[in-house]
Amino acid sequence: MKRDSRLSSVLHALLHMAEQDGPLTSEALAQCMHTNPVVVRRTMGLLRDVGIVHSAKGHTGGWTIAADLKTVTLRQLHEALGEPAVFAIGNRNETPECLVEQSVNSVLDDAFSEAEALLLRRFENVTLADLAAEFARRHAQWRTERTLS
Amino acid sequence: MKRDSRLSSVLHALLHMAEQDGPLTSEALAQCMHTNPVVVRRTMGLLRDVGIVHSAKGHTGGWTIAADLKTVTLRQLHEALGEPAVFAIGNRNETPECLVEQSVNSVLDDAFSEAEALLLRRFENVTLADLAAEFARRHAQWRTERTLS
DNA sequence: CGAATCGTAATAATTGAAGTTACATGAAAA
DNA sequence: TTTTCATGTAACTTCAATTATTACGATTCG
Repeated sequence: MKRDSRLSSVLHALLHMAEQDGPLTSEALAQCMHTNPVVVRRTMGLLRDVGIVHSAKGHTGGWTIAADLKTVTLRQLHEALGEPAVFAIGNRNETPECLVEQSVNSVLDDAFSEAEALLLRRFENVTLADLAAEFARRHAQWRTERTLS
Repeated sequence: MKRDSRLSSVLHALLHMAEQDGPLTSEALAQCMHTNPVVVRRTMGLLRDVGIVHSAKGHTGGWTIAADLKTVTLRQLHEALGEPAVFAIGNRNETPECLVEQSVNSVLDDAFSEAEALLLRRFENVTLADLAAEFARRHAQWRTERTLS
């Protein structure tokens, strides 16, 4: 299966939008993410549906952040994207007749549920502001290194 | 992408093999798993490579368990299958130039690593014997329910 | 008006798992 | 020894899901 990289993508886009005042066009976002403007619109559209970003048509149009960076969590973004399946491994058949297979599913489901819950808790505790801070840290570091060399 | 259900599949197969003395053919395993004998050989072959099962050709041939159920963990099976990717979500680009994207990757990777570590620890603590016990429990339960009705 | 921009439907490309076909190899049975 | 049954494996097809592309409509600003 191909991996779903939309969460990673929208985070990248949102951080670029946060660094900039004024809207960014789908075209501009697509270029910095090495993808296609239509893909950007499709994905960002899901965030607009829940009020995280705003889009405007026409001249001077484009995408802007419509929420406080401190209040938007990765969990919310994951939900806005439709809560895509987290795992690439899973049961062969979700509703088997066979008691053996039911036992296997039950044990595996327990393990997967626990891991997914942990991941979502982590997602709840990371905001866009945290990510922006992480970027600022790396940016400062990079400037230091550049000066030293 | 399609989900990788091989771990689920081999567990199902191994438990059926444990319930039975004497070898089971790929054909028989394929039937009870609603799949194809070649797929069974391909997948079980990986377990044979690490000594968990044994295969024999010709008349009276087939697949048998070659290890103590108490010593085989889900983790070992996952490894025998080549440690397939656990997550269906991931970064768009694993080695980005862009500092923004590096920051995003770093934060997401942390979360994914933690969740994967938890899952693998869980896998370490479940043996085939545990699964067989879970099946026995369900089987007994099912017999009780059938008698009562 | 007209150029820029989003909105969206329809379709193709891509990727990786699973399924299928075909045939070689080896072992037990007749 | 010949036949039959089973695995071993390569090559290819199918399938499912994400991502990319094309095309065109709708809106807004200059």
